[in-house]
Amino acid sequence: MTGAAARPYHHGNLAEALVGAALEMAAEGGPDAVVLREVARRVGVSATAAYRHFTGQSDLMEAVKQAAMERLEQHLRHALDRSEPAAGLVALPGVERGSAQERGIRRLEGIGRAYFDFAVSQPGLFRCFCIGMPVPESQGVPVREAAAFGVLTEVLDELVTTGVLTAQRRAAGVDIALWSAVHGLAVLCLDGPLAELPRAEQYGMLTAVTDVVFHGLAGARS
Amino acid sequence: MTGAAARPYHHGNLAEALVGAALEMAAEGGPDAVVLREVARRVGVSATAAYRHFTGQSDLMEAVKQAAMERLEQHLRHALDRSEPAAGLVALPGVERGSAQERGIRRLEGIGRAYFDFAVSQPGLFRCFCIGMPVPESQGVPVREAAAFGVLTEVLDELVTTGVLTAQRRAAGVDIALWSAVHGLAVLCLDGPLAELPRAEQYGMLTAVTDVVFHGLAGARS
DNA sequence: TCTGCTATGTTGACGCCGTCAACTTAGAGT
DNA sequence: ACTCTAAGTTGACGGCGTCAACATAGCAGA
Repeated sequence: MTGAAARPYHHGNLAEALVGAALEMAAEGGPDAVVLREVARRVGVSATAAYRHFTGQSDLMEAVKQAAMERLEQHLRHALDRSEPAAGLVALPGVERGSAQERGIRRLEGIGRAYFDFAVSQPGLFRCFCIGMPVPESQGVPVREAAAFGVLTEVLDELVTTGVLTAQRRAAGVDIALWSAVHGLAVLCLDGPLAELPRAEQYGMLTAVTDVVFHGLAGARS
Repeated sequence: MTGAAARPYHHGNLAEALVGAALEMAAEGGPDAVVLREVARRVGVSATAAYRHFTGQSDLMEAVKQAAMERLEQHLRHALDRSEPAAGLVALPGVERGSAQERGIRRLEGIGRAYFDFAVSQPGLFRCFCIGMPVPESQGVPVREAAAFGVLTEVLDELVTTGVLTAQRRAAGVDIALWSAVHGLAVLCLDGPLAELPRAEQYGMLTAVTDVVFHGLAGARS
């Protein structure tokens, strides 16, 4: 191995191609649709070829999960860049309009909305890193460092810098509260009691939820 | 059929036995562990016998989901009955100790905790009604009427009666905000970034989350 | 340049899965 | 007693994940 992983022996980055096809299938039909044999078929390769790059289908699935997570992160970062979402949002107590503080809060809200967007527009991918019995051999990668979580962390740290959030509260699980609420709503809207609600009303629920959480964020002592 | 579904022809309520075995397997290994052939094997019956009672494995799965949901409801109701959980909880603004109002809020908190309890103590069952690509033929039963949701509804209505919550806010999606937050946390703790956290710290997160939501509940206008 | 090694990919087989069609059996109703 | 049908069985099909054995291609050292 001379270090050139770009175009190996026969196919040309089979591993990447497999993950690509698998990702496509996951997007179409969720994690259960990632069928090793079919993935190989799409790439134009025999089923067992995959075993040269992955230990098995669960290993391939792990790579898909990872890739889906990266897509999510991209989506969040992109949303963050073209931030400053339109008005019509909740007015927050003690935060003056147009301030850096308000901007930070808007960014936080934007990230929540983007997370939700991803879930409803890419349900197949969303379901990939959502639930699933713990795979014994996947212990190596603690998902705690999940990339998408990093985005949330950054925005929250920003809020601490601009003084919207006390460092104390920041450390007390605000991130988790936020993520929990938005993630939970997403799940409820995909397969739960809210699945059959029209899209617009689902987004209404989203603002209701973030409304509650934001006010709780500002108001809760502890 | 004279109306006695109690002990039919050969086996004696095969359908029930199948769901029972399937539920057991789901509890052990999550929804993916519900393998029709194995279920039949455990009940001591040929695989295709199941087809006299269910249209297929997805239909059986639906029944398992339903049963798991009922377990959850039982769990919640039981927790509600022996309510009044110990103190040490968040003090709420404008609610005097020992009042009916406080009791109602404690019940609400208890229900959230019970929901979380169920998720972490029965992860296999929890995952059953959690996520999964929508099954086309399952349209008949809108999950909106999910039994477990009813329990939450009751407690919230109670809060409106005792005046803790305005009817207006009640209608604005409080239920969803609550369920979202607790459900989201549960998912995060089962497979997400919090999966490897010690149990005690996970419960700490739970109080952090309910803390935020409860204060948001009290404080949010709209 | 030739030789051979190893990474890469293929073939064929195994056992398990969900499902179907065809057959058998056992109770209920006349 | 006869029949009819619900309930359960057998055997088969194709698809799945995976394994062992085989084939090949490109690089390394002679």
